[in-house]
Amino acid sequence: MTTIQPLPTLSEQNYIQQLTIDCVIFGYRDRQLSVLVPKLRYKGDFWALPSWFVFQDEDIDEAAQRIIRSRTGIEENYLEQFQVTGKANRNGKAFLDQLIELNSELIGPNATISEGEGLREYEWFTRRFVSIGYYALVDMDRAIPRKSELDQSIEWYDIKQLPPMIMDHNAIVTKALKMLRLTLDQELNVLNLLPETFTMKEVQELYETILNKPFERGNFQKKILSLNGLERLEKKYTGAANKAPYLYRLPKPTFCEVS
Amino acid sequence: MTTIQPLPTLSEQNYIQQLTIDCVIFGYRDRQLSVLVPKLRYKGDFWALPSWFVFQDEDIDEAAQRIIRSRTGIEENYLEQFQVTGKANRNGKAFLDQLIELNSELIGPNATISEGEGLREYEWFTRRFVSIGYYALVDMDRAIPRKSELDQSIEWYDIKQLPPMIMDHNAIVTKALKMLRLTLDQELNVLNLLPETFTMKEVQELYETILNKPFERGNFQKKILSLNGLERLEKKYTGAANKAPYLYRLPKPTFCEVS
DNA sequence: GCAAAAGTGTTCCTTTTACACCCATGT
DNA sequence: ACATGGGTGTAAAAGGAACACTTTTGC
Repeated sequence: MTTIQPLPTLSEQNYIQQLTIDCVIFGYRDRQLSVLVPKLRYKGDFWALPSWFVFQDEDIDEAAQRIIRSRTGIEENYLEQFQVTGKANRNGKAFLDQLIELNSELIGPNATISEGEGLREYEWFTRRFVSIGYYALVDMDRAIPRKSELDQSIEWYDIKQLPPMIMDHNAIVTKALKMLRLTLDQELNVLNLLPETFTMKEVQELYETILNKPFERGNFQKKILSLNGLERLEKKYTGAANKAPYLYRLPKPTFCEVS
Repeated sequence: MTTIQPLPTLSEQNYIQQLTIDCVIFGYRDRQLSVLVPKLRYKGDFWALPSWFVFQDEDIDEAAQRIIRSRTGIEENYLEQFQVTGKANRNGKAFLDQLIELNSELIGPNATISEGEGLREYEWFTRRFVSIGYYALVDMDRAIPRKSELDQSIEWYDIKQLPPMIMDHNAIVTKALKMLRLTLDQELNVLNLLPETFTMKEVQELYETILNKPFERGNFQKKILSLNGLERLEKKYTGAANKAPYLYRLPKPTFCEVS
């Protein structure tokens, strides 16, 4: 069993204070939309969205990219900024107090939190935070979930069965899903959730999963193709006793736009 | 002629640092969409969107409401958060250096900026800023433009003839207009730009102005009424030699939603 | 009555939906 | 050949655009 290490030093102020980036990392496989959620390694069941501060010399888009990269191992991810929450009473105090109460070894002679640098960090963490929400669409086959040093585990959770997360993180996921749905009609960005090549059937299943409603096969194919956003490749021979479907791919990977 | 006063003391840190709210206040009259833009009272032509910091105990929506209230005199405004810009190199240094160069009286024995408290404020203002953009839709008849103590003037400018503003403020207006256009199809929120009661023709002219394209009269009326968001009142007799149009109004004023 | 503008109705066309048909594939 | 599933075509339905008709108002 590993010993619990102190929290990283934050009060150095190489970060923008009171501003966090919270990331909803979406993945998809077999008609199931998932979110990558780490569980903190402290006692008590604390789940929290991948989240961190923004370096002073870093664009906010870059910061989101960095956070998502560190958890998935994927260098460049498709991501989208979707909301800012900034209620005055939005802080990590309730969560941190509960964490400390359940983890008494954090207090005492080798305390991280009770004195000196630790106190300053406690103050840093319990101030009111403004949070910029980003969601990412990643290929679950390429993503290799990585724990941070604060995590006990990190796992894909079906979006319909998410664990209870700290603060307002469950609500953030709900809003992210809502915004993802809003953009589905016009853009093919959502295909970043699929492997590089895919069949039209897989696209349809993805859409049906996200919007939670069925589509008519023929019409769906025509609608997607009419967007002229897909490249048709060779056929995919699966060995099944039926006509082989074409494979498609997005011509170029699309990443976060600078607005 | 008034003497130039020192900038308000900001370094007290009763505000969230490095985070600003920038507001695009839209007004409308006679087929013209306008934005309320103050001009700073320093030498040199500096225009800047109404903008300020967020108090530590204040929701970001409230902060936007406060900024817009202080410039329009209207207590509750319809507003919408539309983007966050957070490039690492986004700061007010270029602007502030230019302002100081043109306003030498700010430097010297009674300097605001060159020493003591002033230096700290200079540092405060020239750090990198993350900006949350809000746009407001106000009734130009009710709004009474109010200068802040930093302003020489504040005026409505036709959105097609905006003055050059500091930093990226012109780009922020462009994005605000883009987002406003996106929401037009589904919602009637844009009617907050009109007086409390209005005719269908005025609604149509408003839509045509914002989207910069004509609509067919009959179809437009049917489309707007089909949204079931308007209350039909008595007729409006103008004295003109034609049928009197109905007056309409939004049933309840709608303000910024808490998301 | 007449001109002007508002409210509503009618027709036509485009888009969407539902369904059918044919084709490829492996047993 | 046949069952299975993919690609495309076609007809019906719905929605939107263009236009016409009628009503109201003041001169």
